[in-house]
Amino acid sequence: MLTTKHVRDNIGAIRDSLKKRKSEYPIDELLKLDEELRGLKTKLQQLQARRNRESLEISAAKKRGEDTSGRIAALAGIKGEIEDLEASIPTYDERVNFLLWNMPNVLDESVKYGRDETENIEIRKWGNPSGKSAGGHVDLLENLKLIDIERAAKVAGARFYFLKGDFVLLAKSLERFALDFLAKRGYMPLQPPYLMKREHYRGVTGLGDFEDMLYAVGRPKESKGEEKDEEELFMIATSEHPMAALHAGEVFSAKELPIRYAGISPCFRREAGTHGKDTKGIFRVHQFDKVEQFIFCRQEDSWKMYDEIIANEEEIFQALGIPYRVIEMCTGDIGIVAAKKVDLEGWFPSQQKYREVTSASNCTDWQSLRLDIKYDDKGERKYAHTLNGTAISIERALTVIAENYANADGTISIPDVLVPYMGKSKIG
RNA sequence: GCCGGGAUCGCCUAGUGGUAGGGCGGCAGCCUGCUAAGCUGUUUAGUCAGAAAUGGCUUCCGCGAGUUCGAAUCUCGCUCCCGGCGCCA
Repeated sequence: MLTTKHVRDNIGAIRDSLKKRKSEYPIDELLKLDEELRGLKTKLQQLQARRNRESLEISAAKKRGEDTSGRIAALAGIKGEIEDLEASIPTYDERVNFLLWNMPNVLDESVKYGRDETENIEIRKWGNPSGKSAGGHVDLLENLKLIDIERAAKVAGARFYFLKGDFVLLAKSLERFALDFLAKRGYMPLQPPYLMKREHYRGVTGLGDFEDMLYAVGRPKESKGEEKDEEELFMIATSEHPMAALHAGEVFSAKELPIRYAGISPCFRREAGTHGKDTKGIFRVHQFDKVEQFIFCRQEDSWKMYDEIIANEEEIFQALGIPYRVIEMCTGDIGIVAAKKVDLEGWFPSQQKYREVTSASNCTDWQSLRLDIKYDDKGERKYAHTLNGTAISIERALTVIAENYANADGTISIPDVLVPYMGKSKIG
């Protein structure tokens, strides 16, 4: 479990990382409250020790048939002191825990400082971006009757879509291609629950995401009288989240690791704070499908796994024949969970720009500390490292494929690797 | 949804108000010439002291309250699992 001991043991690295982020996280408040809290707990424990010792003496005396009423009365006083102390502890505990759970991860040393996404760093490019400025995916797809945005808006509101006809088959072909690709590399296909409890959700992502990213659902509990709380569940924003929680509270043996999963699920996102961005088409939507890589591994292996996940992402886009570049996130765009993060950006001819199509993160022990995911390494309990990375974000991949494979006659060719799944080489 | 049974260390299990015990597995060590066995220790988390080895104390029997000098054990609420009935794509 995540405790302040972890913070005290790593305080140097934590301070350096917060400084680099220019974070306003109140680390000094946390340390001060923690010290006071530990003082109270020490006092409590001393009282408990006395209570336990004297209770035992009472037990022994009773067995000898002695009168113990005097001693029992004396212990009642200690009981009151213990109760008072116990009552004062939760106030501290609550604040300390709030701060702990929302403490940003320690960044990898290689992460560069930057204010926001404009200061991310390009580290690689692949393919030959097309110079031709084809129409955007919206016109292209609507002309072929492959998507229907207007009626989706009627039915569900903005940022929803109907996929139609061959485009549905292309979406399913992409999913199956990605699953097969990962299965060959030892990733177990996994279809998770699409709804998740708060107690696990708060261990996989930062607090801000609850408001900005997640849809919550609830239903009234059966109540016999007065109003009762609603049962609260969150719709998953990515299968990364239930996959991370999958092994919460478990202890692996070191031999079992790494464990690789290929999650497949719809993803639901509120996209709060993105008003006006990418409002057309299916590039940024409230619901999309995604095949996601997730790895639990030993601490010393996580950077090797990080490279593996990124290599998988690149190979998938190379197989699809989509030009891309790899962008390393700067401190201003990385968020609190990851220690290091990259995005793959695919080439969109209509915008003459690279746009995000996948992402990969090494979360080190941020999630496993909060979800209590450990492994036994020669008798020593260690926190596993977790990593996640997109294999294919379906709707975004559909847009970038449509634009790059659009023909002059308005049809769309199918990338060679998908033809066996589609059963045809052209749409339209 | 209803009725019944259950949840104890990584796994299995004993324990009906008075120091949570045993087995298996894991780890460390010892012993032994035979592919393995035996023996000893250790195997929830935290905290205090110490340079450290280590030692003290607290905590842990699904979760949360309550009763009690003292709760795995008694009471109430909740979660999940198993069996049966009902409902159901």
